[in-house]
Amino acid sequence: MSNNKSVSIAFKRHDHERCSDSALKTVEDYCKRHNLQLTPTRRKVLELLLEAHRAIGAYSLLDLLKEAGFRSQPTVAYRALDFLVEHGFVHKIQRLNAFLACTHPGTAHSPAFMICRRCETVAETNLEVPGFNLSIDERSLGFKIEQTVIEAQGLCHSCTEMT
Amino acid sequence: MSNNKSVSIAFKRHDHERCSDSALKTVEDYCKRHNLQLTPTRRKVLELLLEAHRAIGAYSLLDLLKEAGFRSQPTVAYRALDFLVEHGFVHKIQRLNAFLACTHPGTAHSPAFMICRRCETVAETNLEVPGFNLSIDERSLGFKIEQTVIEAQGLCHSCTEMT
DNA sequence: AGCTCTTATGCTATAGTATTGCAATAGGAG
DNA sequence: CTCCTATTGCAATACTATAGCATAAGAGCT
Repeated sequence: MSNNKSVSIAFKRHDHERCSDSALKTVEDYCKRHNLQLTPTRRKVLELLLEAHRAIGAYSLLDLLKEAGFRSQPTVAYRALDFLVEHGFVHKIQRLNAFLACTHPGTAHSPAFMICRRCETVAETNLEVPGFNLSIDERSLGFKIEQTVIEAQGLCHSCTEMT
Repeated sequence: MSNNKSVSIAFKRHDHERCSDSALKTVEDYCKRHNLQLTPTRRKVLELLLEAHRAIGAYSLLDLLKEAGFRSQPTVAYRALDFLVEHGFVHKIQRLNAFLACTHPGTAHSPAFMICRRCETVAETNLEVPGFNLSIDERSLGFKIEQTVIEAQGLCHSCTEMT
């Protein structure tokens, strides 16, 4: 309340503009170091997701791109998102068919998400043990885990209070 | 190989017809006890999923329903699936936008899935602790978990061997 | 049985999400 | 400066899911 740049997001209050800038810089550096092309469209999509600071569907994103003067065919958004997701700068939230900028890009991690069913806010968290409890089954059945999708749906603190 | 009713499925060999029959019976009993209507369409959808013993998309299911003489509008399949999913007889695999008959219906459980990216076989497994590791974050942030989606993607044993 | 409330179905249309294929272009390596 | 690869433009289409409203069937009650 005391600071208009500070918004209640992902269940925690923080300086949004700052975290957004920092994430963008991190991604830029990462791309330079790994010879990845952070092209204008890709960069813009990432910026839009960072600014929104919530999960956005591909077609909403497309509208935002259009407003910003970019082409607005679905492929434009999906191709940018493919790139960003592939390199871990953005995560796809399966439950919402939507995309969320990673809160700590460039770091290897296996994220888990908490999704409020009322306000649709999504918080990214991390499991200490990548591959979690499945390791037992994995071994016994010879299944090699490459990627995990972990999404918890429920009610965030604010929405719980609103009864 | 020694038994034509035994197929390699869900990474394990087992008598498929038998497990399918048993699951169907369990669901029938459960519905009777809980006054749920296992109508012809719902029953058929469940049977189809049990027989297939793999995750099937709604529209493929619709084709199968059509072949069996049922109506083939999307709503037919989706409504049956809604019912089956709501009562835990079928699970939705988000990653594949597909549906899988539960291997132990009628039992309260929070399932996790292993999905082979090559053959698309899906195995259901269970976590000992419902709500898994998120409990820490849940408490600290006041997030109340109601449901979790846990899907691991990777390579099953057979597909690993095929290089 | 007859009534009525609730649940399920039939039907049509439409909304929402994502991919394919091919031609054109730009950026990087040698 | 040329070749090669990655990216973009563009059009079409495939795939997934829901809305809305009318009709019919089932469950419980009298």
